[in-house]
Amino acid sequence: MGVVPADRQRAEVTQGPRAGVVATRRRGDTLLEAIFDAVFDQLRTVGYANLTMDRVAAAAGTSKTVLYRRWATKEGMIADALRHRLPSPGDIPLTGDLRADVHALLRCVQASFSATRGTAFQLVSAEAGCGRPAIRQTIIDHVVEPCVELIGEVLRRAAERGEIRPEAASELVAASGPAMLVQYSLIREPVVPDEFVASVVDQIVLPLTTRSASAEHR
Amino acid sequence: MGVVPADRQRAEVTQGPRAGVVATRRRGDTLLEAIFDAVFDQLRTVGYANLTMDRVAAAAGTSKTVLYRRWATKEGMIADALRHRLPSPGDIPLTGDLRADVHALLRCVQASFSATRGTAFQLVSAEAGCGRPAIRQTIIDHVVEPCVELIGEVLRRAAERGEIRPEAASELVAASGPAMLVQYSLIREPVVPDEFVASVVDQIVLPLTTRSASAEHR
DNA sequence: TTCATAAGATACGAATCCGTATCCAATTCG
DNA sequence: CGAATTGGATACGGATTCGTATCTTATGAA
Repeated sequence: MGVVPADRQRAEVTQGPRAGVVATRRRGDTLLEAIFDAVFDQLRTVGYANLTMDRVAAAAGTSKTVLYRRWATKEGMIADALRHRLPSPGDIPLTGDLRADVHALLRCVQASFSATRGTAFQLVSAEAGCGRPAIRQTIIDHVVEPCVELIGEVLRRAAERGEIRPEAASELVAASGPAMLVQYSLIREPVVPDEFVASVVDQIVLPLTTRSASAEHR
Repeated sequence: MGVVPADRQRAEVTQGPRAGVVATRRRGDTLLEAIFDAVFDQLRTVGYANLTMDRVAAAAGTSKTVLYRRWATKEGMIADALRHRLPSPGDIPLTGDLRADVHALLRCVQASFSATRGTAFQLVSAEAGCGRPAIRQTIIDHVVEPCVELIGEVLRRAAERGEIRPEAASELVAASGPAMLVQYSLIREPVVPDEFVASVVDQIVLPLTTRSASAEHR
């Protein structure tokens, strides 16, 4: 369990009147970034179960005092790290092109994996038994449900335009893309490759929107 | 964190020559079942991160010595509990009826949730950073991959019979059903309802076997 | 330059957990 | 019935983590 302090991150060459002097301390956002980096690094290397305030402090090259000044609990700190790093589905520009929009939203789900070093869905069930699952809610509220809802909206508009069958504008179909990515991230590799995202769009989500070729299975 | 010892489980009325005498100790499989019950109960109530040998022993109404006689680690104990409780996809009789077989296999995935009190996929990422992820491999090897493979097999046979388009006999399509159930278990409720399984079969997997993305979306 | 603020270092007591050792005794089987 | 096996109880030392307190000092702004 090698904890590598981020010594190199602390020696910054400053600008301004004391230009050239190597700063020894970080402040504000710079420090926050280092702490969040350490959080995801620890999640990646030791997992949620073994992540401790002690270890995050060491990995960030700071002291526990600094962490406790900001957060009362490990869970609060992780939830903040997630809020800071997770992409915002609502920021995705939607164009009205069904394939492009579905693809863009799935890439947002994909981005939630890479932004958190592949640990996002590792954390969804981490807080079992916890009365207020802040981490779990952050992930679900911030990424999963908005993406499923936005995909649903994209499907509804496509149905209104007559591009897809009306029944395809369902929550099940909207959830199918994210479901494939979640499973891939959990079972295969934490970070989902671009090609997989594209094939989920083309071989799962879009086919579900087209009309039935036959009813022979019933 | 109320740990309720299973006192009631220990007073068994014995059969045989000492019939009627209330036994105070459990042995063999009876004891194992109690331990495994305690494991899943603890996973459900405090999560993997907070599950300890001390607590499992207390919840099972036994001593740590009994646990350490059988398992060197918490992970080994959990992996054994899973092997004992998880369903075996290979045991599912396949009939050649596409819908029935896909449904049966998805119900097997569903059973893995209920058999473990909804904790199966909570554990998939529990061992991040661990060199030999016994728990994760148990779940993936025991349920997920066999089910995806068997669904793939069912699809291939259906394609051979000319019931579905050949391109639908793909791993992506085979994985879509389990993906929907995994996501539901993680995001919604740990245990998947029957109706959801049925709608995944009818509204996701089966439609994927007959449809493809049409050219108009490009 | 001065001062307020926040970073960083360190120490500390309490609690928990782990893994082991030892012992007693319930249970089962020959 | 007696012996072997296994269940259960308990104690213990060591390690780790938590959360807090205290102090020094680097940093940035006025």
